Formats: sequence, structure tokens, C-alpha cells
Amino acid sequence: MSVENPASDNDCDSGKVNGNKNEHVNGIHNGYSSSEKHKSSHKSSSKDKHRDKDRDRDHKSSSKHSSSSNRDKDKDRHSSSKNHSSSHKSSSKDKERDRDRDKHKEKDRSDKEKDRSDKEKDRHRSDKDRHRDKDKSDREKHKSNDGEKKSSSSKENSSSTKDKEHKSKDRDKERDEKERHKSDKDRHRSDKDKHSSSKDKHSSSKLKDKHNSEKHEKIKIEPDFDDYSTKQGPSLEIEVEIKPEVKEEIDDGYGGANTTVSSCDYSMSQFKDEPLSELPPDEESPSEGEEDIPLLERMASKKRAASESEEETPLLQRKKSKKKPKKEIYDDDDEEEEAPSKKKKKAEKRKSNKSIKTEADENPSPIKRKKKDEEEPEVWKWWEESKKEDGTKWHFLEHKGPLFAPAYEPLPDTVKFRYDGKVVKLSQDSEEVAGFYARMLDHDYTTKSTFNNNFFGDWRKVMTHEETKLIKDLSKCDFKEMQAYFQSLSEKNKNRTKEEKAALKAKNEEIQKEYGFCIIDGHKEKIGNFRIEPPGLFRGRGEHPKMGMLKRRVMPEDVLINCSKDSKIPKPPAGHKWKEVRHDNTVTWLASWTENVQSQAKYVMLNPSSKLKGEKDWQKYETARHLHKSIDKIRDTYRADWKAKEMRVRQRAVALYFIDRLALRAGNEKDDDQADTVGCCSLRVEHIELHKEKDGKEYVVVFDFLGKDSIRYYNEVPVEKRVFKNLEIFMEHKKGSDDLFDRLNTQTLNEHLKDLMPGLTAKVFRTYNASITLQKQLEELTDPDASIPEKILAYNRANRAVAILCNHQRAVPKGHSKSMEALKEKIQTKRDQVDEAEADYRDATKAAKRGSVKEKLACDKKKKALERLKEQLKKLELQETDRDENKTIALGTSKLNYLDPRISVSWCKKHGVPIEKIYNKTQRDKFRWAIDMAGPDYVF
DNA sequence: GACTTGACTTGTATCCAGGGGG
DNA sequence: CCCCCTGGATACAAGTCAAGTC
Repeated sequence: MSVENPASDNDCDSGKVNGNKNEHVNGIHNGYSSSEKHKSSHKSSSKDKHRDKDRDRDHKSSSKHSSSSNRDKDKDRHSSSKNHSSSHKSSSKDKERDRDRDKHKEKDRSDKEKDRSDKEKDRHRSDKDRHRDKDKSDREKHKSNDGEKKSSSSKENSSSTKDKEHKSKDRDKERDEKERHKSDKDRHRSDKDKHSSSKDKHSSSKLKDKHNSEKHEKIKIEPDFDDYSTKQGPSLEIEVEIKPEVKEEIDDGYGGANTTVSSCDYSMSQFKDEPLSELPPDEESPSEGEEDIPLLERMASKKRAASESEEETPLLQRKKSKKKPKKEIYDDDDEEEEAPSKKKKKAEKRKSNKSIKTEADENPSPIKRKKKDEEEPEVWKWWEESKKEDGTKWHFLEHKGPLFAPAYEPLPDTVKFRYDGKVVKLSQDSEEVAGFYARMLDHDYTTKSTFNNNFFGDWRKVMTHEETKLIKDLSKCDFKEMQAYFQSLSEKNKNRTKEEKAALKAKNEEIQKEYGFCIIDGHKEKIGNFRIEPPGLFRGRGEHPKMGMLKRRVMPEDVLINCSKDSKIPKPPAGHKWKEVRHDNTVTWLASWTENVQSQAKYVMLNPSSKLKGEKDWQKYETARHLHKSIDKIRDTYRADWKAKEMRVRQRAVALYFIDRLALRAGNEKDDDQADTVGCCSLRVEHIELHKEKDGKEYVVVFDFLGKDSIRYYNEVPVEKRVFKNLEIFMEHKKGSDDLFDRLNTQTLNEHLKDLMPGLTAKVFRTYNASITLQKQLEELTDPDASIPEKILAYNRANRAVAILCNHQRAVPKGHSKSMEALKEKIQTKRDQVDEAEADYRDATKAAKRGSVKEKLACDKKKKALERLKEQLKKLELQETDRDENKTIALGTSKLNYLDPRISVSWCKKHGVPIEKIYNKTQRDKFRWAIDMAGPDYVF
């Protein structure tokens, strides 16, 4: 049994990294279409566990039949492997074509290109597939519109140098249009292709120097298991075959032996005495004197001081003089590393010119200007205060209420809507809703029949009686003029003059000032979303059954207001009243309403930089750190439970193993009126495949399912034998649409976890494993002597490792290939420059050897120039690597939600990396507590 | 019901090439 | 030759709102 070390094991391509979202969603959707049929059966089965028990027994007698669908899948895979090998060949042909001085590197690059173009190809295919899903009449209606646009945009996307591939792609597309069935295979192939190309990457990367070899490998992350498995050593070898008789004995009662990990008593206050780092100069909070001044006055006085005059309050002076130094240090750093030579000069000049100009315009001193730009209203160091333990979230809360969407502006009379070729003047309400659809004509959504049907149904509900009598067929509706009108509007918006833009900005700031803040316990804090969602069409993700339904306009009469009794209660818009005003200080929301499509509550809440959010966040990481302390025991427990008598306990233990090792989400049950996505507990038999041996590895489980947001999760995981055997048992006598863990749900799992450690739930494992992975990776990847850009690359790599672990994917950014090409060109020119400089330097040294002082000086100069160029080249190459590795991986989510910011902060402090390089402004605001708190020695 | 997580869209700042003027 | 300005491309930040967890 091999369990990979998150850091060292880079050679296993996990596949999931490679895909782009669209193809995944689509591929899976089609591949699983049969599961749609089973869906209802599965759902009822998961609810009725008792019946399942009986069924289990019944099934035992019936023979093996498990899944014909599995077999089908296998077939698909076989056939796809042929395609796979052919793609292999062509990619090596590509390689041959490439000639460059750095052969290995170039090889890799071409592989990547191939990889990329494959993906684009697949994406095009998926687009076509979507078309197919549409009913015929719709297709007639939109084909000319959407189809053409898509194909033309796809042409733009791919590079001109790949005409050949292009043609074949187009041919592929045509073929696809004709041959429906083939497309399924293609999609499988696309997956295989991805595997193959990453394998290519892998083999060629071996040849490279260390740096480059790291560069192209996909990292497989499996948190923190290496040392564990060694610890567990021998006990793992014991194999228990569960015989039928034994199975009979398996009991379903709740009396199973739970090994309870001694619970650790913990609270936030416990961590207060951890070493606090020195405050970065620009993050400081108001001084004591300042605290005495009422908040609003303070704010006002600061603003005044900053914008008006030279005369400052002593307080402000203090702040500024403290803040300035650090900023300057960073700025200097930046320039030194980023803008050497001419560019540097230019940049500096530009900068100074700019600042002179603006200063002359509005501010007498450069310090002031800087100050004003990044003025921080106030830093409330809530983390230094003691936490309320009574469950109340605030004592005082005052705000202005939410901001409603602007009223509908009817279309000008010149913009016509046509039905069946004839102009129809719509009533205002139906015109508004028609407008929602018209705006989306270019979007894939309008090619989906679910979307169209839902929209049309809801649209008809707002139509007048006459309109419903006339408009009966969506395909006869012509929204083109409306669409063109909206496009021209947005065009106009883009082309606004400077003045208009400034005016608009000022107006928005005004609104932000009025509605964007609240006062909570004496502090002014930013509100996260003070705007009420405007009406529109519901855009569910994946195959959401409700997509296209009308999201109604929210009125004050729908809105609950929450604030304190003694505050100024917000006034509803004129002529309206609130649904209710309440004063509930056990919750954090300021306003809420119920959205009509899914009947879910929506809330107005505070910004992540607020105390309320920050405290919660901090607590989350503390819980995760506690898990770190108990993780060994917990792992022992669930390993022991793999042998438990009760099926329920076994399932729980295996599920927990997946959650821990693969950072899967818990997987709550879902209703039928939501997209069919799963997490760990809701996995169905059809979502995994068991292979006793696969690619030279033993006991491989292949996961393939749609997770949150219908993002595909694909992973091939070698597991321990006992897990494998258990899975075989869980799957026995079940259909593909049956729950894999039929004796388990998230509630019982979390109850169990709570027993193991207070506050522990399934998602804590995700946080824990993400954070611990980051810490380990950082330790491993950071070279203390490296330059700052190299360190940043290391950080991004560590971050990426986490993102891969958590399966955070993104669509390849538009124009990625184009920008990569531009970058490559830039690198090439830089290389040439380096060559030239090298030659120059060689000549100069020769001259210097026999020459005079003057020549020696010249030689030195050449040397420096050469070094500078080399550094620039290196930086560009790093950028290239970073960008390419990131194309399908989203780093933001993990950074924002899973990584204990103190790890990053301490890393920055330890390695002298400016925190700005890791966190942008919003992120710094959100993690202010961590930036303040964590020193270079912080350990998760 | 309350709150976090998450991908996507929209808005904005920055970079950069190219042209005109001093 | 240098500087400035401009517009377009691009990258990044902010905002949005759906979809999870508990």
C-alpha cells in the first residue's frame, strides 16, 4: 500500500486537474444521462434505510449483475484508449517539428500547446452538444445566431500557427453534428487525451534540471498520510474477509464501539497568548488617544484632514509618520526587482511625473497623496478584545437598510419585439421579462430546453391576457432588436467620457457611503452586499431543473430588517413598508428576504473584513488546528472501524477516510428540484469504479462525479486493501443509482465527529488538510536564498497544491493561449538579448585581460548588464511557468476560504516577502487579524 | 434558517505600442 | 531622441449570486 506524501509525490497525474469546466460538465452530463432516470429511485432509497437493509439481504441471494452500466463504461474506455494513443502520436510529431536551443523545454511547451488545443477542441464539441440538447424548433431559431458566433470566437482563440489542427477540428465538429453517439466516446477520449499529454509532460520533464522538472508535473496531493501509514505499518496487513455468515451478523443498531478521542477543551481565548508579532507599520490600529474620540467624528476629521489642508490633527500626523516607512520599503523593493535598467528609469520618471501632476492638482505633498489613496478608515482590533460567549452577535446595530434595484426603464418605441414576424407591443411587465431573455441570447443557457421552457412558462405568467393568447411559441419570438439595443447600451457605457465616468464613480461612492456601512457596537463596518438582487432569470449551474425561471423583483414588503431597538430604524422607500422589523442580536444579518425561485432566504451581511466575519474565520482555523492535535487518534479510530461489525460504522469509517484523505465535501442530500451533484456521503455506486490493479498500482478507486457547482471530480486513488474490500461489500447487489453509503448521512457523520472532538464536522477536514498542505509545501518549496519572485512562485505552487487537493477549477481564461504566445515571444527576444550581452561580455573580458583600467571598467559594466538581462529572463520564465500551471486551477477560493492566513503571513515575514505580493487589498482587509497576529514563527 | 464556499461576471487599473510634438 | 498622450489589450479586483454545510 502506498500512500502519497503531498509534497514529494509528483508523479501521479490525478487527471482532475486537467479539465476545463465546460467539457466536464457536459461530458458528465451525457455520460450519466441514464442516471437521471434512476435519480428518483436513488433518492427515496437514501431516505428509507430500513427498506435498504431488507433489500440488501434480498440481493445477496440474487446473483452478480451489479452494473451493466459499468461494463458499458469500460467499453467506452477501451475504445477511447485507441484514440488516446493516436493523439499521443500526433503530439510527438509536434515535438519533432520544434527546433529550439533548449530542446527539452520546447518539447514540453509543444505538449502543452497540444494539450491546450485538445481542450479547446473538446470545448467546441461540448458547445455543439449543448446545441443538440435543444429541441428542434429552438435550434432553428438560434442556430444562425449562436452557432456562428461560437465558431468564430473559437477561431480567434486558437493560434494562427495551428491551421492544420484547426481544419481537422472543424471537420471534427461537422462530424459531431452528424454522429450523435460518437460524441460520448469523444468525450471520454478527451479525458484520456488529457492524461496522455500530462504523461508526456512527465516523461520529458525528467530530463530537465530540477527547476524545470518541477514545472510541468502535476502535483498529487494527499495530505499528511505518509508518516501515518508508516506508523500504522503492520496492522494494515491483516486482512479480514467478510464471509456471508459474518455479514449476516452485521448489526444495524447504534451500539457500535466508538473510540472517542479525548476531547480537547479549547476556546479562542486560549490562543490569545500566542506570541504576537510586531505590528506592520501600516496595519496599526488607532492609538489610545484615538479610541477616545467617537468613531464618526474621527472618520470625518480624517477625511477632512486628508483632503483639505496641510494642517493635520496630531493624531493624523502620528498615523502618517508611522505608516509611511513600510510602504516606501515595499515600493523600493518592487522597483529594484521589477524594473531594472531603462525601464526602471522610465517607470520612475513616469511615476514622478504623475505624482507631480496630481500633487499640483490636488495635494501639496506626496506623502499626503499616498495617504489619501490608501486611507484606512479605522482599524478595529477586535481580536485583542475578549469574545462574547453568550451567543449574542452584537449589542448595537444601526444601518440604512438595503438598496433596491432601480425601477424598470421601458424600451424606447423604436425597439420592436416581433412575434411570428409581426411587431407586438408588449405590456411593461412582459417587456421587462422579455428583456431578461434578450440579454442572454448569446449565452449557452438559451440553447437549453429546460431554460427555455422555464423561462417561457414564467414569462407567460406575467403576460396580459391578450399576450398569452397571442404568444404561444417561444421559437416564434424575435428578441433580436431588443438584444441589439441592450448591446448598444452597454457599448455606450463602455465609451463613456472621462467626466461621465468620474460622475458615475462619485455617485457610486455616495451610495456606498450611505448604504455601504453600518454601526455595530460603536464601530463603523462595511456591509458586504447592501444591494438587493435585481430581478432576472435564474441561472442555476449544471443541469439545474429550475434554470430560466423568473427571479421576481424584491419589494420592501418582502424584506425583513434586523437592527437594535435603540437604533435609528431604516426607513422603507416612500410609499412602502417593511415586511417586518426585528431586533434579533443572535444573528448577523441586517436584512433578509425570501427569493422566489428556490424559496431560499437571502441575507444582507457584513463584509469579510468585519469583526463578525473575521472572528468566525479565526475560529474556523482554530478548530482546524485542534483537529491537527487529534488527527492521529481520529485516523486510528476510523481505521479500526474499517473492521467494525456494523455496516453503518464501516461505511462511516470509509467515508471519513475519503473526506480526510481526498478533502471531499460532506455531501448532504439534495432535493429533486436541484442539480444532481454529490459529495462524499451522497456518492452513488455509479460514481466510483474499483480496480484491483490499474496502471501498475494496486487497489485503485476511480472517482468520477459532479460535485458542488457541477464541477467534475475525477481522481484515481490507490487505497488501502481494507478500504477496497469494504467498498466491494458496499457495492454488492446495488444498482449504479444506489447510494454507496446507504447507512450514512451527513447528520450522523457529524454527530460522530462531534464525539471525537468538539466542534468537529466534515468540512473541518477540508480546512485542516488545506492548511497543513500549504504549510508543508511552503516548507518544502521555499529556498531561503531565492529571489523574491522565485519565492512567490514557490508560494503559488504551494497554493496550487491546495487548490488541486480541493478540486478548485476554473475555465481556461479567454485568450490564454494568445497571451502565452506573446509571453513566449517576449522571452525569446530576451534570450537573444542575453546571447548578445554574453558575447559582448566575452569580448570585453578578453580586452580587459590585457587592457587598461578603462577597459576593465567597461568589462564590469557589460557584466552587470548581462546579469540584469539574465534576471529579467528568469523572471519572465517564472511568469510563464506560473501562468501556465494556473490556467485551469483557481487559487482564489482556497486562499480565501481554506488556508489559515497566519501560515502565509508568517511565511512572508520569515522570508522577507512583502505581504502585498501574496494578498491584495481586499484580502489584506479580510485577514487583518492574521497579519497583525502571526509572527515569523507561527506554526499551524 | 443562518452562514460559508465558490465560480463566474463586471468593472477598473495597468501595461504597452505607436504616433505626434518639442 | 525624449516625452507625452492615447487607445486597446490584458490582468486583476470587486461584486454577484448560486450552492454548499450545519
